[in-house]
Amino acid sequence: MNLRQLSEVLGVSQTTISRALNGYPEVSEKTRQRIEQAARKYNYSPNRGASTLATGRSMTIGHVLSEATSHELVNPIFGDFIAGASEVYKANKYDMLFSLVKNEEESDIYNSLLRRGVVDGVVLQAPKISDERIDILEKLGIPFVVHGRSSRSNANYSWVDVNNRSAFRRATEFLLDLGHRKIALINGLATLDFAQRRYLGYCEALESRGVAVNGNLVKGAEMTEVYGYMVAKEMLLQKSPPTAILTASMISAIGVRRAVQELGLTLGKQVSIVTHDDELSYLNNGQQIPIFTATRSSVRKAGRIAAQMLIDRIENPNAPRAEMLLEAELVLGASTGPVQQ
Amino acid sequence: MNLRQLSEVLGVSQTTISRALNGYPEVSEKTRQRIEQAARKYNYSPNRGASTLATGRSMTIGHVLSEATSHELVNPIFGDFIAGASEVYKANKYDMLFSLVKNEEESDIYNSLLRRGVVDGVVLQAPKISDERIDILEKLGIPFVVHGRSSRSNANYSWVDVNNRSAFRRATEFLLDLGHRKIALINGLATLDFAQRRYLGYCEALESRGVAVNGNLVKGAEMTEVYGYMVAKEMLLQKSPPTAILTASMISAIGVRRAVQELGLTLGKQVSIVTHDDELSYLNNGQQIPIFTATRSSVRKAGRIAAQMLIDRIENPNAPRAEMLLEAELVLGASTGPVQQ
DNA sequence: CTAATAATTCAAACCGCTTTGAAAATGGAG
DNA sequence: CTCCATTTTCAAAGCGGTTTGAATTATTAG
Repeated sequence: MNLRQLSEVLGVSQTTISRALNGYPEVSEKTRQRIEQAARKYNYSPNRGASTLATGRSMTIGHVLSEATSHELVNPIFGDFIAGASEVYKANKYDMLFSLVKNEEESDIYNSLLRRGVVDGVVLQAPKISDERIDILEKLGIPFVVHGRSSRSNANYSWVDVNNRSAFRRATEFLLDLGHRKIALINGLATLDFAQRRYLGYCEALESRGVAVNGNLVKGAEMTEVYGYMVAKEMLLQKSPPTAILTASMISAIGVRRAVQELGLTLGKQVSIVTHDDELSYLNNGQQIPIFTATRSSVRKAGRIAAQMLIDRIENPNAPRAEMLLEAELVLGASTGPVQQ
Repeated sequence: MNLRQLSEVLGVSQTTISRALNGYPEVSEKTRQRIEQAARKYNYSPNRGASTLATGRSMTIGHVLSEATSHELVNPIFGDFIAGASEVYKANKYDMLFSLVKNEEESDIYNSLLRRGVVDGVVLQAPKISDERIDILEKLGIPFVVHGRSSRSNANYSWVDVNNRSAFRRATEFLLDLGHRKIALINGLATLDFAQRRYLGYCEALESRGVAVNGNLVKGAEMTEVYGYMVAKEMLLQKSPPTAILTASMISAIGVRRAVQELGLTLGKQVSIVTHDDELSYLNNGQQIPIFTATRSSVRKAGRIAAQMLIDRIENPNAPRAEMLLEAELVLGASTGPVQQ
């Protein structure tokens, strides 16, 4: 059933139907009722291609996820972020388009999505400290929102981010308060902006207490279980091992835990762990007492906020850019304790 | 730059350009070269809405993920499955549309996607033992492929699935060979088809050795870390605890491991674990020696296969339906050992 | 009851591409 | 050189909506 057929059935012009369905005021309430009823009855919905063509709006938002060409890694927080965004899109009648690209194709994909009129806007994830994608999007003039920030970019973009720096400063201070002095940081990839901010927060806390940053205790790489395990094991076998470890995600924290236990050590005793917890739905951080002491911030919530920001931007292009800095909570769990003598 | 403008610049009709770019034979090679060059130069790509309208094909494939209304859970294997599918879509110039829906909205969404001409086909994930979605899709006449199967459906659909039954039969037999008799199964949600098949494989193995299935040692629920932990702990504290545990995913296996260690037991000694391993990119099962003995099958590969099947179906609607049963490997890891006296 | 105004409805243009059926250009044979 | 067959190119008709400007109908005022 298309618009013409429906108009014939109803004996009403296509214009009137379109207006009735899209909520324009030029249609009497009575007529609108009749039309909406008929649309339901005959199972009519406007064809997407046609309305995209007519309005110039695709009612679709693009999420581009890049994976390093060498190791095919899917960002573990991706699913939950997407889920949050998706809720908002649905409520606003947008669809979500997803592209997975190799790093080297990233610049093309935005251009292509925009040029073909496939999306009305784009969400950028996992920005690097200096990220050319932001400049590309800025230049293309496509509405976009960044999940995270890019420290070296001076473009004027909208973003949602967790206050990674203060979260990791607080976490580090917390460990210092417990008497720890050899605190390791097992971070995300060093090129990523959030990893850098966490590192800064970590350094700030240490320095404010006069503890020197030890390069042997700082590592950054992809946030996988195995990586967490390997790095932790290596560090714990050093001649002067850390008594506490900060981790960038629950996934790597689980790897760290494995290393700790394999060495016959106990969490919260010989080794304390504080992790960042994105509140992934399949990795709930325990019940009453969290497994890990953690800096916590829901990535799903971030997804919702990013989506809403982007929609606002699309529908109101002249509005000033928006920023949202989410503070992470520091929740106490079973993985930390005072340093052992 | 649109088609008309490009045709004016080139002094060639729009028809010729369209044909040249879409690889029709009615254009001389020389003209085609010239046109392709100009398209690149002027940064022209055909508008998606327009070509969708003209061809009736959206060149988009839908993935619908449903989450239980009560607990907002994102399937942890989702990301990697999608990543696999995405590779194939890209190679075939399809885009991927993603919808997250509440269970009760599931039937509507397919209807809506199809009616509006938003997608050309759909991939169905995590089918239940008896799944109305399959019947809905069948009735709608939209091309679709199922990741998994639905035992009670007699619809004639295409699918890719892991041989869950034989995988879990082999895993159980392996544990029996090691002398285990009290073998627990911590399964996925009992309504899901794959969980049922795994259960059947488990029962077959036990019964073939004359071991009775003990209802206290079989549980099914969402595959989260916490759930794995809780169930394992409860079972291990029973008066007659299991000496081996089969788990539905790495995520729950990690929870089980936590329970085992918290009780002061050792993996591969007092308790053995065999898990199913989807080869999630962020949860690699260790290096040289896998952490867990596992039935292994890449969900990313399944994504690739499902995507290719669907594209074949879309482009060749009369082709017979396709089926693909992937055999899981049984890989030996560090989490299993002979039963202790 | 008529004229002026407001509220509805309509016909037609347009969005940008694909594709058909016809026309023009090219090449080969006689 | 002409005629016919083959290539190549073209103009125009959709595809299914939205939106503009005009026409119609209903309402109110005088």
